[in-house]
Amino acid sequence: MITRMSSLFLRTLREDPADAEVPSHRLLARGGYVRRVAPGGYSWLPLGLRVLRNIEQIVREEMDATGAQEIQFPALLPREPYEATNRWTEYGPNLFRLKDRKGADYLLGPTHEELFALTVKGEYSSYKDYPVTLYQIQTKYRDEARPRAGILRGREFVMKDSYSFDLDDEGLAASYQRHRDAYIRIFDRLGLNYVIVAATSGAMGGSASEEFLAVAPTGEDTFVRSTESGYAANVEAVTTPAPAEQPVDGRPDAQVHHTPNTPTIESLVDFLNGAGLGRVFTAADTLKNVLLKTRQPGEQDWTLLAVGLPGDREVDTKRLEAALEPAEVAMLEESDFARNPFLVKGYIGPGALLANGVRYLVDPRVVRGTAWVTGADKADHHVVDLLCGRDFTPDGTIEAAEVREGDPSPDGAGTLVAERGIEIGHIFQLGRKYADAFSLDALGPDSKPIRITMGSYGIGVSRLVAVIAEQSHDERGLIWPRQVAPADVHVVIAGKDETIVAGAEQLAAELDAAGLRVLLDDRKASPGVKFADAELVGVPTILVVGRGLANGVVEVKDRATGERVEVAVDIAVPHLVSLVRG
RNA sequence: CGGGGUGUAGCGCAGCUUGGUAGCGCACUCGCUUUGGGAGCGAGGGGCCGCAGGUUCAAAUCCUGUCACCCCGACCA
Repeated sequence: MITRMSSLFLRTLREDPADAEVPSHRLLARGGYVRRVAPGGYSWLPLGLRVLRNIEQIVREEMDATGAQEIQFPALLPREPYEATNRWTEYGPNLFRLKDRKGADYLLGPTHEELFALTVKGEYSSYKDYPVTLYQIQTKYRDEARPRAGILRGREFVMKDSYSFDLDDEGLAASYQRHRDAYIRIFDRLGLNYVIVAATSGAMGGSASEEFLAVAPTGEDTFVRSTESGYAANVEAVTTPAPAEQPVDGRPDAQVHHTPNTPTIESLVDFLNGAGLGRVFTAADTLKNVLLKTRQPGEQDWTLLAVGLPGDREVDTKRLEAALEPAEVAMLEESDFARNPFLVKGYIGPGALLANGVRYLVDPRVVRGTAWVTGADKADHHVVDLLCGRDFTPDGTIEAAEVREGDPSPDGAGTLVAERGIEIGHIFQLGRKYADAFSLDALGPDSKPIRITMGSYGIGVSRLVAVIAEQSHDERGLIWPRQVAPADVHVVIAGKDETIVAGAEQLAAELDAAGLRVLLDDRKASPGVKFADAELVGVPTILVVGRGLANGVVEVKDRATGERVEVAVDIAVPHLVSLVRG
């Protein structure tokens, strides 16, 4: 196919749109791929739609290859199925809700577990029908609190979501693995730099879940990876290796010290080091006890919870909440302290907590035999050499402390470094939550019902357009991988001379005949404009037909490397075909 | 939801302090010249200055209110 730029619906912008910050947003807007219509809503112009469709096609091919079958649901959905799973309310403000003229409730689908489960229930009833996997590539709607970064986080986006239906856990595990393998093939074909990280299993509890994160400094998700092994994980999922336990016998007794004017960990450490105790203390020797309250879903009352962690670490709210999910977590207010006078603010120690029945969870670094400086439950007093396992025994451990670069990797190899990523895929062993909600059963060989178990697997298809742009661009513009590029060859007519125009037209026709997709810049613009636009648009191979034609040569330029080679006109077509097919 | 910022031509911006004819660059139209790195000259078209009140002889500009959008954070695939 030949696409003529003289008639292509395309206008490139010389300047960045004022609202575009991240590279993908800037370049996709400047290159005429997308246009903003509303916060978090973008139009796909011809070039952008081609890239989107190319990505869709790769996803579709690999999904089909796993045996999954494509279907499509409406985006506009009735309330009832979501009422049955409680998600009409549970999904919260992120759900787009609307009413029809009769006042009936509808929603715009944010994800489609309910519909898939109901559809399978409607069609299948025998164990002989299973397993089955269905998927769709469809527009999803989420009323994001803050859409941002162009099409990286929109309120309307294209997602591939698939769902596996199996008779037993082994089947689910196999379906999960099939998806995992397919996702690896998809993201490899797209040429992405990505990692697979362990995700927190969340409210579903215990089921396997992994995220595919494209590595990009503009990413919203922080993950850590080991400097030496292949270990990578979401910050929420990082486990802290526990140090070896130490003997308790023969250790110095705990001693209470008067420590005036030591409201912070820093001032406490300074005070201790000036107190002539014969050794040097650091913040890591102190045990900071943070008071929280938690509330289980559906309950009215809050329960106190104390978290003890080394004084040199802050609480990481995300990790804390992930560790306590599905319970709500909140900091204590003044009134809570007033109600519990045994809590001496700033001097809380394990003693008062345990004596008053407050659940006390500690960082995994707090193991038997470790000695700590901590609050003495009395204003202006701290206790030194409080020994875990001798002087206090916590109720358990919790992953609530911040993870820092340089921390040891949980797999024992190397240390951790933090990086940013963009979530491009998520695979999840859902289990029976939705099957239970709709009584999705198959009749087994013994005529007894078997409750179906499900997996759900998503890929952010439209987001991938932006992710590829994030990972593949330079200061001049986009650089598409061949597999998704809007064309195979961008032919620039550099000159108005009739023989040049005719020669370029001829080459374009031959390339088209050879089965390549050609973008032909036949506009009456100056060569400089055309070169700049070609680099902005980012087709991987640029063919310049210009003054060299008089000597029988044209110029083939590689967009990614900038390398230019002169090629004889008569072998230009086979040369380009081998480049593109190669 | 907290913090910061911005609304003036399709896009990017100045003008606002100190009220008085709405401007610049890009893009667009026409003519001539130009054609290997975002051309030159000339002539044009395009505006509810976010919206609503108020002050004033007079408001893009001052006052009040309101709406929208963007960025950072919180939250969220």
